[in-house]
Amino acid sequence: MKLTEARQQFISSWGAFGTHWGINRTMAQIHALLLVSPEPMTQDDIMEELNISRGNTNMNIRDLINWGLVERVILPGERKEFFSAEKDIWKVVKLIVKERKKRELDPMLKLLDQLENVEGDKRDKNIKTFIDTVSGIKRLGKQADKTLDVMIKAEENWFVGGLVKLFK
Amino acid sequence: MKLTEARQQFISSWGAFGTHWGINRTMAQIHALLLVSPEPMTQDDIMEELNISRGNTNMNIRDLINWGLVERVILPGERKEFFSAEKDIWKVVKLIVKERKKRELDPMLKLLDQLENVEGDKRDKNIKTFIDTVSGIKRLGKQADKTLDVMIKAEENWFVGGLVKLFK
DNA sequence: AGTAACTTTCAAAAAGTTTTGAAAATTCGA
DNA sequence: TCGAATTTTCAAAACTTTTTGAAAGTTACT
Repeated sequence: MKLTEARQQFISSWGAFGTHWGINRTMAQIHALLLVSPEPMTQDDIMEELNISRGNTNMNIRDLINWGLVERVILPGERKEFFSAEKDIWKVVKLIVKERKKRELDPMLKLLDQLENVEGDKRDKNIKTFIDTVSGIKRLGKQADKTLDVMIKAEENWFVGGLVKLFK
Repeated sequence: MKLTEARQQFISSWGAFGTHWGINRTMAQIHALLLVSPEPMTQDDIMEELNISRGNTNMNIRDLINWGLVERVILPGERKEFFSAEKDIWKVVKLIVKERKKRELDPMLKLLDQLENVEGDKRDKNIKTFIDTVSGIKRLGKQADKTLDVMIKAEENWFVGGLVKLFK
């Protein structure tokens, strides 16, 4: 397979993949493009390569910067801004996990704490099922929360090397 | 907080939560409703409680059944079908992981295998960056794949007791 | 300060996804 | 076998999200 074709495949698949992971298609495609580009790119480079509008490009670059996945690079002697993506995939994964944890898991756990305090007689089947369900989710959620916190601080080795222990 | 209000909150939040996880709002709401209902429910019960149309209810129940999260229950002497959700949250998590791994991770790894074989001189910066990126993602993806396979077979204890140690 | 290069915003349009509801298909009891 | 009850399907409508592009805003060079 030729590089041009492979790059296109990668970008388009990464885009489709992204949509299943709370990252919109264009954002994921820009990210993919920057991941496989050795040099930083300008907005215009990106617009041209992906055939997307200026506004769209701008907004999605901004989102990528907010997620910490992309950074602005100022090249000496250049008027335009350049952008480049974090290339270390383990760091990328951790940034995504961190961001989604903050946006989704943390608020959910807060809500579950409140819902657990529903009033009523626990011998009522409806109350009991409700509390049991909420508590069960909360228990697992808290565990996931801790595990992810450890992960966010961990080195890649701990993920790749540590798994051996699991098979013992 | 009263049960009725708490149930509504739970259902609506679970629905919003679901949309971030590749599960559509209604599907997640039906799931939430069944999770907090001690008894199996009919389609009509669900339609009424969530104020959704017959077709929508039917399609989403079917999806939930395909994911393995809900099962059809035939009650003796009843003409209608009843539905009930898997209540063990650890099993629920494993079912979701299993399904998403099959739909998303597995195909992505297959694609990366192909893309790694791009032709060209590896001293070309573009080729090198492309291969390095793809290989890096593949490496981590394969690792995640293995870890998730272990998880899918594991008991809840493994997660609660063991996984954290992995990272320490 | 003026101006050209560049970046950001945002209302409207397009695209994508979900929901509806009525019609078709199926099931089951008499 | 018939027909009422129930489930399934799917085209069109409603809704949601993303994208566009032109205008407004900013920056930095002369």
